[in-house]
Amino acid sequence: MHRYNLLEELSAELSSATSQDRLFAVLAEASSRLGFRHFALAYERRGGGTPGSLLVHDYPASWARTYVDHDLGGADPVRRAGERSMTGFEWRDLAAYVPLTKRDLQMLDMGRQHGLAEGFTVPRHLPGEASGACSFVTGSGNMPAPATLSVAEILGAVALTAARRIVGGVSPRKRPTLSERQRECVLWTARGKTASEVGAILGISEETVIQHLKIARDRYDVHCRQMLLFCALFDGLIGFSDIYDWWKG
Amino acid sequence: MHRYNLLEELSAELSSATSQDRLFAVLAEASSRLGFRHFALAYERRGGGTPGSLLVHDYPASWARTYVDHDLGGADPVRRAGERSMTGFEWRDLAAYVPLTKRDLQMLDMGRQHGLAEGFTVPRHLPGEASGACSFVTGSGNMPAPATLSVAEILGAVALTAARRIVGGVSPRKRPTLSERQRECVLWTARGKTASEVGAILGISEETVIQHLKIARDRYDVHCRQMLLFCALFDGLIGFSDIYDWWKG
DNA sequence: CAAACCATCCCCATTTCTTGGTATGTCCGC
DNA sequence: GCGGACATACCAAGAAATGGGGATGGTTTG
Repeated sequence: MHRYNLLEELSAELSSATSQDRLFAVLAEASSRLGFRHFALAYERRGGGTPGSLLVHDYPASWARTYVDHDLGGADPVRRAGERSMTGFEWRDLAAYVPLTKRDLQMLDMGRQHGLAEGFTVPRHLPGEASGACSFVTGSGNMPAPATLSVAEILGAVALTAARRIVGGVSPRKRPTLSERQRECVLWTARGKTASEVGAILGISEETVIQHLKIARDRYDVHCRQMLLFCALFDGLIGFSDIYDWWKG
Repeated sequence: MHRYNLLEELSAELSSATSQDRLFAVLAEASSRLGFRHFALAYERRGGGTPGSLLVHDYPASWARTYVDHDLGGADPVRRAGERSMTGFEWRDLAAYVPLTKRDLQMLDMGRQHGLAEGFTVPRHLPGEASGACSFVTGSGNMPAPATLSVAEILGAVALTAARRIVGGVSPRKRPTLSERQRECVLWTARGKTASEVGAILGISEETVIQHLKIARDRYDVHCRQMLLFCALFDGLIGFSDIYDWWKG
C-alpha cells in the first residue's frame, strides 16, 4: 500500500499546484521519491507565437544548453515517440515507436554523457489544443520496477493536467448554454452545411435554422459563423470527432 | 501489493491480446475484478487511407440498441468530455469538462435506467491519427476507491494501445501545407474578420485575401469557411490559443 | 534554366449569411 | 395561470462568401 499512499499524496499535491514553481517543487519531490534522478515536463499549446507553453525540469544545465544551442527539440526522438504513443514508454523501447536515425542515436548518447541514462516519458495530447510530455529520468540506467512506472504514468498525466491549468488559466468562465436544437444547427453548420441544407437534414425550414444560429451567435456574443464554431469547439459543445468522424466516416 | 499484481497481470494479458475477442475477454475480466459491472472500449482511427474502428463492450443490449437507434453517439457528453481531458474522469464530474444540455442529462439518465449508473472513462488521443476511450461502469453508483481508478486508468490506456495494434496503424498522411500568408488569412478569418477586414489588417487587398482563402480551401478540399477553420484547428495549423488569447487578451 | 510555387491584384455571377423585424404554439417552473 | 424559454416560421435589405475566370512579378528548386 505504500506506493498507493505515495501516489495519492503526490497526485493531490500536483492537482493543487497553481504555479510553475510549485509544479517544479512537487515534480522534483515525486521524481526523487520514485527513484529517478531527473524530470522534465513540457507543455505546449499549439499556435507558434502566442505565449502558451510551459517547461519545468531539473536537467543538468550543460545538457539544457546543448539542447537549446543545437536546436535538438525538433529532432528529439523521445518527442516524436510521444506523438505516436497513447501510454508512457521507456526510452529503451523508442525504436518500437519511431525509426531511429543515426543522429537520434547520437543524441541519446549525448544525453547519457550528461547524466541522462534511461527515461520514462508520459505523453498526452488534446487534438487541436495542446500536447505535452512528462519525463522521469535515471542517471544510472537502472529503471525502477514496472509498478513504479505505473505510478509515474499517473503522476505524469496529473502533472500535465496541472500544466494545462497553469498555462490555460481559463477554467472559470461562464459558458452560455444552447438548446439541443441550437446545438444541432451549430453542429451541421460546422460540418459545412448551409442553412437550407441543415433545414432539410433536420426537417425544418431554412428560416428556422437561421433563427437558431442567430440566437446561438447572440448567446456567445459573436457575429459570424467562424467564431460560433470556435466557441462551440472551445467549450466542448461539439467535439472534433463529431465533425471528423462524420466527414471521413 | 495485491492491486499491483492485478495490474501487472491484466496489463500483460491486454498487451498480448491480438484479437477483438481476446480484448473483450480480458477487459471483461478486468472490469469485473476491479469491481465494475460493465466496460466499453471504442477506438477510431482517422486520417490516412481506410478508416478503421473497434468497439467492444458488454453494455446491456437494450442500451446498445437505444444508443444506435437514436444516434446518441453524436451527442454523447462522455465522448465530448473525452476530447477535453488528458486523464481519466468520473462521469459525475462531466460538467467540469463540458457544458451539459438538458438532452445530455436525459441521456445520462436513460443510461442509468439501463443499468449504467456511474462510470470512469479513460480517453486517449493521437492527433491526426486516432482517438479512443475506455470506460468502466458501475451498475449501482458506488464507484471503486481512487486507488482502483488509478489501476483502471492504466489498464484503459493499455487496452487502447492494444486496440490500436489490432486495428492497425495509420499510413503517414500528408497534411496539406499552407503558406504563411495563407495561414495568416485563415487565422484572421477564424478570429471573425471579413475578407476586407483581413486585407486591411495585413495591408493587402480584399481580393488577395479571398484568393488566399480560396487556395487554402482547395488544399483541404473543403468549400466553406467553417470546414477550413475546422481543418486548421484539427491539424494544429492554428491553435485555440491563437484565437482565444487574441479575443480575450 | 525551366518549372513550380508564392504573393499580389482584378472581374463577374451567384449563393449564402447577417441583421432587423414579427408571429405562432408548446412546455415548464414559479 | 402566467412569464419565460424554446421551437417553429416568415419577410426584406444589405453585406459577405463562393466559384469561375485571368494576370503580374518574385523566389525556390530540381
